Amino acid sequence: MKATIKDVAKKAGVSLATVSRILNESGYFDEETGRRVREAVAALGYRRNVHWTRLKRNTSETVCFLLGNRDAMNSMQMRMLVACEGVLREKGMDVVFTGMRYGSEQRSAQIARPRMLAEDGIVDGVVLTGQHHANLLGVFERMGMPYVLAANNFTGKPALTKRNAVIYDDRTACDEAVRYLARLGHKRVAFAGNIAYPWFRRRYEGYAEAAGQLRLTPIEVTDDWQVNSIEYGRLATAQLLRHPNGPTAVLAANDEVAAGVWKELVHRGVRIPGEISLIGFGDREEFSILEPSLTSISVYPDKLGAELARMLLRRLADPAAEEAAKVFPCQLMERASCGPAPRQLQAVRG
Amino acid sequence: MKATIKDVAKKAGVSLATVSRILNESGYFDEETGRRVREAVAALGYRRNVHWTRLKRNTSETVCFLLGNRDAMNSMQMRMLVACEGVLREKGMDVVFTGMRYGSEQRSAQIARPRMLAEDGIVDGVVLTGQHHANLLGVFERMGMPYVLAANNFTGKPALTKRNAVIYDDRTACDEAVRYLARLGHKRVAFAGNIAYPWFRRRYEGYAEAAGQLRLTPIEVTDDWQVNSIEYGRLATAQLLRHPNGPTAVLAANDEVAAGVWKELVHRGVRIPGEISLIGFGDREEFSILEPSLTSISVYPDKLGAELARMLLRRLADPAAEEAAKVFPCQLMERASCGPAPRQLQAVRG
DNA sequence: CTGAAAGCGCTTACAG
DNA sequence: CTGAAAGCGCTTACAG
Repeated sequence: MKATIKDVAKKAGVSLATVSRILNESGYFDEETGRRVREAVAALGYRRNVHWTRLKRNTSETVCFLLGNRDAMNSMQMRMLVACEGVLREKGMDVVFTGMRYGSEQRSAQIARPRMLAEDGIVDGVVLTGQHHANLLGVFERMGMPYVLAANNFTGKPALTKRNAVIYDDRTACDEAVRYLARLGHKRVAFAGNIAYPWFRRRYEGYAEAAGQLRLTPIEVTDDWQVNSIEYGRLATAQLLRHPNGPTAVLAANDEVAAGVWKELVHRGVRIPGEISLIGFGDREEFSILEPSLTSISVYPDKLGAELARMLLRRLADPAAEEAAKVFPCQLMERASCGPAPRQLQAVRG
Repeated sequence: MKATIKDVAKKAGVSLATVSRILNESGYFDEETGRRVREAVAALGYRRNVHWTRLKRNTSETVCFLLGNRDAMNSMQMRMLVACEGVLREKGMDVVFTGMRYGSEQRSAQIARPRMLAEDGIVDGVVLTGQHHANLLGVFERMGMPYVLAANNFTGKPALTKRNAVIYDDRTACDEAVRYLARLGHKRVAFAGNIAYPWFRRRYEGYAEAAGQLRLTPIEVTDDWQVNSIEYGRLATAQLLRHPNGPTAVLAANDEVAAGVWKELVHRGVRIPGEISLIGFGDREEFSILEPSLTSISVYPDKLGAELARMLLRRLADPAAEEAAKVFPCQLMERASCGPAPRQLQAVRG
């Protein structure tokens, strides 16, 4: 079976204590004894038992990447996971992935958690991604589990996203996207997205602010339809095109909504960007297949993921030290789906 | 700090052994003593130290989901991961995710592995997904690490995929896809995909076999161009359209190639499926945004992932018992990108 | 410089 | 039915 320190001691003809000292390079020892012990270690293929280390140090050297209330990980979350893993692996830590669903109204004590988050010691800390609610934060506070939050899709009070969190500034990014469209000559700029979601509302606010300041004609579809984002984009587009004085550009709340808008425009033979320019949000790779290529807003998931890992590492080193949230800027990725505003009023379609 | 069994014993006024027996329900004990102990446990919030259990049982109750030689997980792999996790969680096991890159020509001993796969005891077994080579299997054999292989993107000898593996029958699926196109009246059916990849070659063979038996006119683009799959699809399409007697249907080696084909066709104004029908492979969600919706071949990643987990569980229970590979059928998902073959010969475009 | 012994948190024969 | 003791794999004062 697996060699233990005892086997090494016997083989090298020394005591357990000596082997331990030599392997840990703690205290004095004879170089000759050292050589003998290391030979025995090599011969037996001995390695310190991981569980023992973890038991002693009371850590698992493992961090949980928790995807909340989502069916699948999208490429943005995937990139965050990979970036997290990269940073943590350098410190010898592993990342375990798990998904979890819960309602925002459940009392903290009643939230059913995966075992790794219910039991003590399986993971040292948690990275919260996907969609989360305030009640889960309470669970972690109470059990003394350090966590760090990717806060953009958080539904609780904004105050809770001010510490131990990473957030990208979607509001400003949408403001800037509208200014970009205005520079291209667009006067009638639409927004499409269900603002019942706080994150879509923030993007809407950025849009509305810029549109107001630039005295553009805002045209909005922000209803709370119970459909998926792609379908939302289609329905929104149908409605926008019914408008007597329709938009020449659309800012979609995310890339999926943009894909729906795109589908409907293509379906109706509306040219992009000839007749309508389109901007998405998220810059997710999945949508790189759209033709023309979609102008979108990147949130730099690699940076977010790496910072999340570093922030958690700092909390693990000193659990008391809470940290202010880090805000990351986004970046408009200009591609082919935006162009100059068409000169003359176009015929209404629909 | 955290309560230990000692604290419980003191609080309940009994010995360690008694507490242990009662908590494990092993041996006889007085019901009254049992109540006192359980009260103490509740009062102190005592829970058995996970690391101790793992040390004793010499397991980690953790399985590694290893994505080989890929930058990101696609939705197929994601679904496999989630399905794996579901099955394993029921057994109280966790899934840790990691990515890893290595060359097929490296000697087993020289492959650099993440710590969780280099050290003993961190994970109990490995699920291999993504793209893998034979040399890594050797590493796991040598260290006695049970593994299970999602074998479709394996580059080594096919014999190595005959045990402890799960594989979907892409060959037959492509054969059937061609027959489906033939039933729609297509006589000139093309295949697009780089057959330097063994998995694309298998799909090509299925295509070629059916085309031969049905006496269709095969038109193939199988060159080893060093470009990504989407670009491959575009280039292949450009070439197919240059053909004096071009295809009326295209079977793409995977959904990404199909997306490239689709892009190029749309770009050139070729109607799908009016002029050319198109079939992808993989049925990945990312491509559901294509318009018209893409007919594709589903590989049922949920089933694959669950079976992978179950197979690994069986190996963990009895490491000696190697199992024959499980072959899963695929399923053609008929959607809007295929239609009847156009009646008359169409003008050559390009 | 090295070993015997106690200890970490828990279980399990073995006495009583 | 219950407790004292040995043991898991390892480290760390404490003697020598």
